[in-house]
Amino acid sequence: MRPGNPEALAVPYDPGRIEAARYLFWEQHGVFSPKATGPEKGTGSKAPFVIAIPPPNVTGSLTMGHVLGESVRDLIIRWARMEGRETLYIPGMDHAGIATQNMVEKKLRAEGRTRQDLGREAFLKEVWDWKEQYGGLIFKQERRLGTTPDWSRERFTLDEGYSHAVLHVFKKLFDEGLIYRGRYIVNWCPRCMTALSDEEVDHQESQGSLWYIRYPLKDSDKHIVVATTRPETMLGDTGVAVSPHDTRYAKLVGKFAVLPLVRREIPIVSDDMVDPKFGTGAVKITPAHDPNDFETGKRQNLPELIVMDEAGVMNDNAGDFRGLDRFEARKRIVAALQDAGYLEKVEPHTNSVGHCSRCDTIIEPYLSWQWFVRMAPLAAPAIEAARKGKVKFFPSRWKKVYLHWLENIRDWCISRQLWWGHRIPVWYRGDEMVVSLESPEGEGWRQDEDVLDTWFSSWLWPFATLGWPEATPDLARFYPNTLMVTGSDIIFFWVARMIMAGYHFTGESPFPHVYFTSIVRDAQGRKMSKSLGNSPDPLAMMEKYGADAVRFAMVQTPTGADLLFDEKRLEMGKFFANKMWNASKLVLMRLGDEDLTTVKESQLRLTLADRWILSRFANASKDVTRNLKTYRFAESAQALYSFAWNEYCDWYLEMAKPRWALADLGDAMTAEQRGDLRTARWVAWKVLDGILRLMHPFMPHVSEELWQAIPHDGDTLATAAWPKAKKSWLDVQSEREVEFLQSVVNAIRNLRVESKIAPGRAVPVVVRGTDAQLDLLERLRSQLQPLARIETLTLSRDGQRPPVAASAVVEGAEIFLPLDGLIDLDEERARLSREAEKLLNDLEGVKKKLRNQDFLGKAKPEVVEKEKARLSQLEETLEKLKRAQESLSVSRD
RNA sequence: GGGCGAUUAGCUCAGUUGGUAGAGCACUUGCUCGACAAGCAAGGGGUCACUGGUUCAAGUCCAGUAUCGCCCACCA
Repeated sequence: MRPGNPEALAVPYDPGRIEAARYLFWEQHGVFSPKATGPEKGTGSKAPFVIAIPPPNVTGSLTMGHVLGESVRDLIIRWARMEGRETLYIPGMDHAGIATQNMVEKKLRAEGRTRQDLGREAFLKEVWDWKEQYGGLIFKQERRLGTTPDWSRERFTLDEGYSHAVLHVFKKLFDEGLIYRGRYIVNWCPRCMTALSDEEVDHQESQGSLWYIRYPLKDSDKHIVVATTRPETMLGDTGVAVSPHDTRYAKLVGKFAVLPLVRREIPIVSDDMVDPKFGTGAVKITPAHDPNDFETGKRQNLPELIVMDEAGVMNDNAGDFRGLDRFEARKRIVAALQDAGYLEKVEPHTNSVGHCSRCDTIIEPYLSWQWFVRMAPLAAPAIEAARKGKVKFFPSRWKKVYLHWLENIRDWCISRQLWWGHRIPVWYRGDEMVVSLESPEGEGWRQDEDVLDTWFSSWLWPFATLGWPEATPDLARFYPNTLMVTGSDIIFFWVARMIMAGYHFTGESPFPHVYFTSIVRDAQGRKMSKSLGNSPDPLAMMEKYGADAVRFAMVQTPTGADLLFDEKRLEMGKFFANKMWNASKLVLMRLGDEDLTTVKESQLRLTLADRWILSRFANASKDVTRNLKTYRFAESAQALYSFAWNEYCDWYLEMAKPRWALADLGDAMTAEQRGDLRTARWVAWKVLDGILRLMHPFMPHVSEELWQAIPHDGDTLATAAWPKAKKSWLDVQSEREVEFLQSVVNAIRNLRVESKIAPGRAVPVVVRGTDAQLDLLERLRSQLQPLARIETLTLSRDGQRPPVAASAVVEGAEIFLPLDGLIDLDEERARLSREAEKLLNDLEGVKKKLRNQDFLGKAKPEVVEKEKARLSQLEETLEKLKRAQESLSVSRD
């Protein structure tokens, strides 16, 4: 046992002062790395507990969103550690292909250079340098939060071993026929100049136009009118389609139209893709610039004519419009059509337009050679896993979202026209193509220029971080992980794909549970974004309130909805920490120098107050733990907070003070008094110790600091045992009795204030009640008096009611403050009337219920009993209030 | 066009099996009584969005409406 250290708490609570030092302290004690304590694998309560961080972008810096996720992950990891589990929190970063490349290119641009100037190799060196210099800033910031990842196991999606896993997976899927190369329309960002997956496109509603354009018919003075939202692509039209069921156009099928402006003849075809009710029922077909048209073109054997380059600039096929940006081209083409009389009309039209999720540029459907993963076979086991509950989501409604996506999954475009990333392990020589992790033997092989989608590496995260595909000890011990905590915004990007990869490559789900955190928004409900500047700086928040306060506030988020961040929330945690700081200081001052760890419970002289707080503590620790188990963090924190503050601090510490004061007697203490003192010390210490343990996962720094200051066993609270609710401490009787005491004290306090008695003035109190009540109050006399500032407490079974007194009724017991001359009789009468009126209201409600035969017959018996008891309680109270009123009237006369 | 979520005190949010509405902040009043003014004590404040249904009983279950938000969808 280590003695307490009162000096440590002599100064006011200052989070900034203690937090940094505590982090180093934990590192010195090696609490971050897993310690083998139980079986190697399995899901038992002693199996290793493993969480992998959702790897932040190497370019990233800490946002409130990260803070939320990290607070939750570390909360659970710390709790599991205290439960005696071997814990591993795996840190790491994502190379974040597009985001990082954009950032470095931006820096180059500022220096007047481009990546093309440098060439691939030199550019990559720039990025690596940049990564060395600025990358990982987020982890420097994160340490401030006090999280406990095992830094020695930090991984990067582009490190050597991880890269090997990625390329290995590419080859394996290729060999299995699940990866293929094809020429299709993909989502293309003309600014990033790369293909994107469907998930990397954000659709936004926008107010556009629907242009109706006349296409003259060949050898005729008639025309067919097509409607389009994208007139600039008409230069690439290679057909016009109508519905086979549309009689209006039936005789035109097989004929030709002449494309305005370029005078190219294109066939009119019939195709089921056309909805006769939309627009004019005739659709221009641009196979190279629209995914629908691409399919139609294939069916109808129409040529694919590309009129735009990869930067969204019109190319040679665009004739006079060559060299124009796509939007400028749109304006010019519309104007030209209008001038030549081809434009019939323009209607306003809202449609949703795809934007690059990285740079917000409007996506261009672009025909190109790309690599794809065939997803349906991978999705099947992931679907089954969720259906059978092998993967559970919290909140559970995400299951539906997940299943809907997987059941309608489309192939995944994984090639990116970038340099920063895993280069596709495919080699070409003439018509030959080899998929290989090594450069093939012989001359003239050229490697595919593209790299893989970043998510094609992160979907392996739960096992590739542990050394897969090698059969490493870590993999054997820590896979599958125990829990995934992440934002619901990446459920498709990442979570679903990890589960698919888990099943395909390891034969099992990478984790049994997924907990989705809220999305953090600003007070007006807007998403946090750099451009809006509405994201609070987490470091500034931690500076101002302390990391503990930030953690405490962030984990108490709604689990269903988004979190509207309000800085005010942070105060609660800071105030709570401060409260516990001062409470600990008080307890520590009164503990004396006795070694409390050797005290046996059987030697104690437990009073009612002691039994009560121990019982309440047992209940509280049960609540805190149960709510952690079900990921109800707000409830868990709340249970801790209200127990510690409203029960331990507000009541127990006050009730213990009289016994602590026995210490002043010194040698004059009797043996019994000595026992009372020791008991009051032990209980206060024991419960405080328990509170600090429960507090630790939420507020690690301050709890550790306080725990170190009070007498304790062991090196660090971080590895101290989690409190178990002791059955022997549960004591319903004591809880009921103290509740009565509290009601009496509250009633007296209320009377004091209502009667405008000076706070410092002690008052006489008379209580009339049952033997049991009076007996109880007699036992609690020494605690009751200071709590309610009582001068003399008279307990009387049949005694006279004081003639002039303020009075209240608590559970049938009458409480009087006999203050002749001090209280205003009129006020007191008015107060009693108001009180009685309230009761009468309640009484009516109860009576009505009890007159209802259906209620008496159908409600559960215990509910009926409760109502009946309440009725008599109310009647009795009312009766006594009336008597009090009467006696006041009498005394006046 | 589908799906999901939200709607409870002035603000941010709890409210686990249906059974007398809660917290923090804000507000009112009073407190330098040796832990704590980042505090203590006592208070005020809610027709639980609306309508209907189930039930003895609905913030809680069901249906619909409204408003806000999110996600998905090949809406020329």
